[in-house]
Amino acid sequence: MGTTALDSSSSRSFIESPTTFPGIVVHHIGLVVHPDFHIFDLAICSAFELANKVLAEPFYEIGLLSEQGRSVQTSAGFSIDTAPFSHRQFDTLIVASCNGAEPATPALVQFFSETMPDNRRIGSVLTGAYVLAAAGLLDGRRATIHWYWAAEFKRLFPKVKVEEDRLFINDGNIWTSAGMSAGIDLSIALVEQDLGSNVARAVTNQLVHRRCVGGQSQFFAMSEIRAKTGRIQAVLDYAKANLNSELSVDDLARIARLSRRQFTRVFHAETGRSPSKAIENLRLESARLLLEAGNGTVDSVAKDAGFGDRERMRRAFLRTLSQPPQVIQRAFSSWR
DNA sequence: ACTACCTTCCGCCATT
DNA sequence: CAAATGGCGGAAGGTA
Repeated sequence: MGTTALDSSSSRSFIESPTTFPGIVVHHIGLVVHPDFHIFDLAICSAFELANKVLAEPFYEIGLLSEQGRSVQTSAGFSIDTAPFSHRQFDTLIVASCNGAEPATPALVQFFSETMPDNRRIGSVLTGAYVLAAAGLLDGRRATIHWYWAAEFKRLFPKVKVEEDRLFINDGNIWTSAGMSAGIDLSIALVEQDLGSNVARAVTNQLVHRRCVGGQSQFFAMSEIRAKTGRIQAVLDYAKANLNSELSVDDLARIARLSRRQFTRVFHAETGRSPSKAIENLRLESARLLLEAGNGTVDSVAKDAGFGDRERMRRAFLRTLSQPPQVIQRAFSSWR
């Protein structure tokens, strides 16, 4: 496979001379990066690369773009070659995120507001959403972003319907994703839209396999959240140790020795989400790990993770991950 | 799909 | 006075 994100010579060539192969139309994917962009975002290229492998055809071509079109420094310190913005048509443009503050430079914003009609799809990873929002592309649309930036994002862009508990959201031809690893889920969803669920599943299997070998959790870092004060941390610790019990807001408030009102207020301030959403995320994380480990049936996992019954767990999975539990179970059982 | 019921969230304001 | 806290109640959303 000659076309990877790191291969700048090929990304340059596809921009200058569109490629065609007999019988297929090549889909050009542009990953828009900026100085100090988060290097993990390069991983989303893998979904497209693996889709090509599954098809045994160069269905996607991937290129890195930037404002200067030169070498751009990554969050990891080293630099990587990119091509300059161009107004040729892309199938899909995706804005990378960066470490912290918003990456929305005037040139980037202008590029997106001008090229918007030319692209079939536009996406963002994490804080890349700032660029789309600043270009007005998200006005009136549903979008997601990591909870850490959600409050500021909502204040800056009140017209955007932010749903912060989703891994990724698709509204029309705009796709936003909530975290770095959620960018991978996003890219798999894009592949699924183009090539169907069979190809997407094959891609997922390979990605998941690699990630497990690398020892990374592919999940939401809810279980890693540290509250700022002891009493909220105590609640998180208690919840993690007692996921299979009720855990109503009143229960949790009692553990924190606060009134229900003050508890929800402080909890939200320290963790960025409401108590019931946080509990749901912990349960999802736990359920997903159990399913991945092949540790029981969907029924028993639902019980162990505290969902009560499998129907409730299924709804929670669909709400937050856009996938039913069975998909995860199947994806992992195929190579176990 | 519809409904009746329940829980949670959160702005507002009073109290400590 | 400022900051933390608690109660109320409507809206939203989840459950059965």
